[in-house]
Amino acid sequence: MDQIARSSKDMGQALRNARKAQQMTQADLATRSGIWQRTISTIETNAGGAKLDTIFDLLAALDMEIVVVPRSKSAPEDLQDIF
Amino acid sequence: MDQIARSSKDMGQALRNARKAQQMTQADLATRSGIWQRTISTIETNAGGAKLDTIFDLLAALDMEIVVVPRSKSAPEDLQDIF
DNA sequence: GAGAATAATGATCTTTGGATCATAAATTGA
DNA sequence: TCAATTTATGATCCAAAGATCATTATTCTC
Repeated sequence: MDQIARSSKDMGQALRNARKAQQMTQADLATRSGIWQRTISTIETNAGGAKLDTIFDLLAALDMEIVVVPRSKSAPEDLQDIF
Repeated sequence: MDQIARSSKDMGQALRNARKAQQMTQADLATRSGIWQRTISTIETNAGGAKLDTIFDLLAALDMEIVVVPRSKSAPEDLQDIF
């Protein structure tokens, strides 16, 4: 199940999914990434913006990376929001 | 050739590649995205950071999206930098 | 090589994200 | 249900990104 993202909201959701998949708490991720737990919460819940560098710090701690691709026909994973 | 990104630098390169593949100038992209040409230049050349929202504005204008995936074994496209 | 198109950059101001202190709220599990 | 864990959030300060004016430098193209 790939995590497609077209917005900061999608990205926050993808990060949360990845973190939970690895059974990490926000505090765990904070320790690993050097990013504050508060900031992680803000990003995951889309309660404010984020810097690109911060996102990459989190992705590195989660051992993830990003692929930039042409938009697929269907919407991101939260397509259900439309209905 | 997928554009893998593990850093802001990678992302800037990916954006530039996507823009050029669509034969757009920075000014064109600025008009389409609502982001200043100066900011686009800064991001593409990695001369300073970027906001996540700005990146998504640019991706939207380029009709691209992001996929968040586990890290592949080999490094991003600028692996040559290691040698 | 000249001229046009494109990209890079100087300076200032405003806005916002992250750091930092903390605690309150919500969720989970026994 | 109660305790423990986990997540969300209030307030302040600082650093940095984007907006905005622009001009200069670079890179194509003829």
